[in-house]
Amino acid sequence: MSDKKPTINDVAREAGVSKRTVSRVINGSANVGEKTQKLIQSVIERLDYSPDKQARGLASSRSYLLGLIYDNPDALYIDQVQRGVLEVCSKQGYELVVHPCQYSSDKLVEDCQGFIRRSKIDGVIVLPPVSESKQLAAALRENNQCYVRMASVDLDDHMNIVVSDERAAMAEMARYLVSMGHRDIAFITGPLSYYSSLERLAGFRSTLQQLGLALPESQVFEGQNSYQSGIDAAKRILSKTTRPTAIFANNDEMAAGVLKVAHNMGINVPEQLSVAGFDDNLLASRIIPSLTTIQRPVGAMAALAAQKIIRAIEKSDPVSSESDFLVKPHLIIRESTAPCTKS
Amino acid sequence: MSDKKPTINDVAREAGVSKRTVSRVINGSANVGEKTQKLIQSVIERLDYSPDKQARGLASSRSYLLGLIYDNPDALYIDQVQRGVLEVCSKQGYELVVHPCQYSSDKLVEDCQGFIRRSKIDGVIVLPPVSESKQLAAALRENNQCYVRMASVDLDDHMNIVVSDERAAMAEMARYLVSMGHRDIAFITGPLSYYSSLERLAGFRSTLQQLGLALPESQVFEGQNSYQSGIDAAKRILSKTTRPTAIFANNDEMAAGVLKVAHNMGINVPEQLSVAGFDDNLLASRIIPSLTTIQRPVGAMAALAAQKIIRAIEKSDPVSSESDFLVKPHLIIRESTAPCTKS
DNA sequence: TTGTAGGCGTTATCAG
DNA sequence: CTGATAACGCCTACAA
Repeated sequence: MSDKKPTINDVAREAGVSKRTVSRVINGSANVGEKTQKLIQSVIERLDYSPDKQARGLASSRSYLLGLIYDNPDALYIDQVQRGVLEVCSKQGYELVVHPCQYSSDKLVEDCQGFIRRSKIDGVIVLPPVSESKQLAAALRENNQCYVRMASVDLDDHMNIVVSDERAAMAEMARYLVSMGHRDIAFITGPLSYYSSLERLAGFRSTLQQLGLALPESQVFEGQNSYQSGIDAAKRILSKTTRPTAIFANNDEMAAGVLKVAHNMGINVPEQLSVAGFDDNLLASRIIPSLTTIQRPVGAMAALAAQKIIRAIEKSDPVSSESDFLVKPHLIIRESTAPCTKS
Repeated sequence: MSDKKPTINDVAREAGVSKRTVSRVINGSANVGEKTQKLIQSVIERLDYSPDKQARGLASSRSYLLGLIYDNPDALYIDQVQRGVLEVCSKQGYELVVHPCQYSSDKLVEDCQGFIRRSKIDGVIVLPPVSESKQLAAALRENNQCYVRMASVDLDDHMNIVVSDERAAMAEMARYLVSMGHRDIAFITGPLSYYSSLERLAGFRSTLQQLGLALPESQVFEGQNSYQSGIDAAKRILSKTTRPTAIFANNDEMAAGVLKVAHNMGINVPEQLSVAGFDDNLLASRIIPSLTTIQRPVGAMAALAAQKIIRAIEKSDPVSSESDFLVKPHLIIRESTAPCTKS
């Protein structure tokens, strides 16, 4: 093919101008004559020139690298995020560097900072639950690093966050279950140290109250968002003398655990018990019966986050409008829920 | 904290030597006096100095970036790979850049080359099915780029590949099903244009033959590795007048489809029909009944691939021993298979 | 509107 | 064994 990658010098020589002028064209500076502009543009095309990111970065102290920080067991979620981010960032000349980490580690902040520093990452997108860390956010801000958090609660400047309105989604879930006639509903939460868990619970409970119903504490069970914890909670719930007619679980993994326990106990879903989850992960549509759940527009959220971060990095429009930080999840009704048949 | 990141100059000045000598120490060159060595080492520690990757890259034309190229719908697989790779590469100072692509696109090669070129990726790990592309491999080799393919068939120099012995795994699967008394087994393959599909089929069939049994063409159905294609195949298989007593599906997604169809037709698994899959993805353990399947040591494979690639990049030991390119998957027995009850 | 010169932090060449 | 000095490819004051 070619001998070597062409440099800015090759372009300059070929076009009969100086590096500086070529540089101006590359970076879209206004102060270039129409003709020279066109000329250089054509030479660039002909030589198939593209600026060297490393050299560029060394000079301007940027890397054209975006980081993705997460500690999330849901691989499907991560995958959707990665694709969403890449869709936006690769077009803009950025690459995506992944960085799984440990949310509960006391070296979290240090670890993430190291990651950013070592590779001069231009900006990071932080996924839940890491995105809920106050310490990390504070450190990022303090060190003047660009970041966008993806979260379920509005806990930062709208410039630095993209949130899915899970309160609203849970309101929808509550209305749906009630409309199916369910009055006696058990709720398996995620870890109560997560904002997302509290938010979902609050959204559900307040809607129930609006409908003149209640979600007593005795019907709330804390889970850990894991399959096993779903099983544990389900056992406790279903072994009570009066069973609820419906169970909501904070994620699909736990809902799958509920289904398993119900199956083992010979309880038919959805005839005798309705079950709903949250996430719409791979499981949800494959499991039998398929799961009624909440789907978040994960890819869209990620793409939005990528846009915000690039905007921030390039400071072209530091003020992002308020309108583009909130996305709406929605209810997906499948086979695991049905009208309440209890007298 | 600090004012700015210390540079090699700071270290040199502080230690009273020249940049060059510091550079030697950093890169572990032998030609440095014992004392100067120690001295510089200590200064580096004290200043918490670490070399700037961009500058380093610019000078040595390396980026300390590893690429991950894939077009695989199984997010769990991707996630395991990423973690496996990172475990190795982050310790060695490399970061991981992800690059999903389209295997069937006619611009695949171009796209991947562009990715590598644009960011001066030092080496790439290619996942199936992209890893099966002859064109891509040829282009990579021709352009002298470091790469390691992860695959199920030994189709490259052992330096450039890590393969999981799926033929052996399928032999195990065949022996297991036969040992359970199954003689009439249906086989849903993956796309027959994939080596992996052919390999699994061949491993299964040849073992059956060794056991004096056969897998007639009439029992082989081509699927697309998707849930829907599993459903389609299962419908064809289960609507025949004489049903097989067991069905193997080329992956768990399709096996889930089989389970779904069986459920809808009122066929009990595993009492009336045994079902097995391949992958051990998230579904396998969650679905009811949980799935007998094959688990590959994906993380280990990925880690191995990372090691090989770094070794190749740093050319410290260009010849990797033959022994470390093969990994062994193994059978996981769960609830979806049982002894054959047919007369 | 365009060009000159110096710098970003390393590595590499070649003397001493 | 060590040290000036020139790349590496691009950006950016500062001039012209």
